[in-house]
Amino acid sequence: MSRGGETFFERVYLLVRQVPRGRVVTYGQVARLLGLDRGARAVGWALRALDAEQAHRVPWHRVVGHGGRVSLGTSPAGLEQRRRLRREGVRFLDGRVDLARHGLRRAAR
DNA sequence: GGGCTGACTGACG
DNA sequence: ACGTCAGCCAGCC
Repeated sequence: MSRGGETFFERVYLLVRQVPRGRVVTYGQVARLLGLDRGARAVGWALRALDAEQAHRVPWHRVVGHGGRVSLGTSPAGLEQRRRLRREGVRFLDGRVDLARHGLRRAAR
């Protein structure tokens, strides 16, 4: 489905590109912002479809799972995601992003 | 149109 | 707190 002549995937990319450095959003949040309360899975699908070039302009690493969990886990991509987030000053609590500080609806200190 | 897949989620045990 | 199970969704056969 598409609105404004763009696919859901493209809308996901446009929204994720607006996530500022040091801030993160969850798949569910992205889906909700796009009008799909339960489209979190589709959001993950969209990010997975990113090719190298797109990944360069879309801050995919700022999208995490519910509760600040890194969905990619221990995979190479998962480790890189954590590395990038840390480099932006994102704090982790027991392996999970501290959403209280970096999540949506909350200004980072 | 029908079935499968996956960077998700919330509910259970 | 952790593993499983079952819905949910868009895109691709």
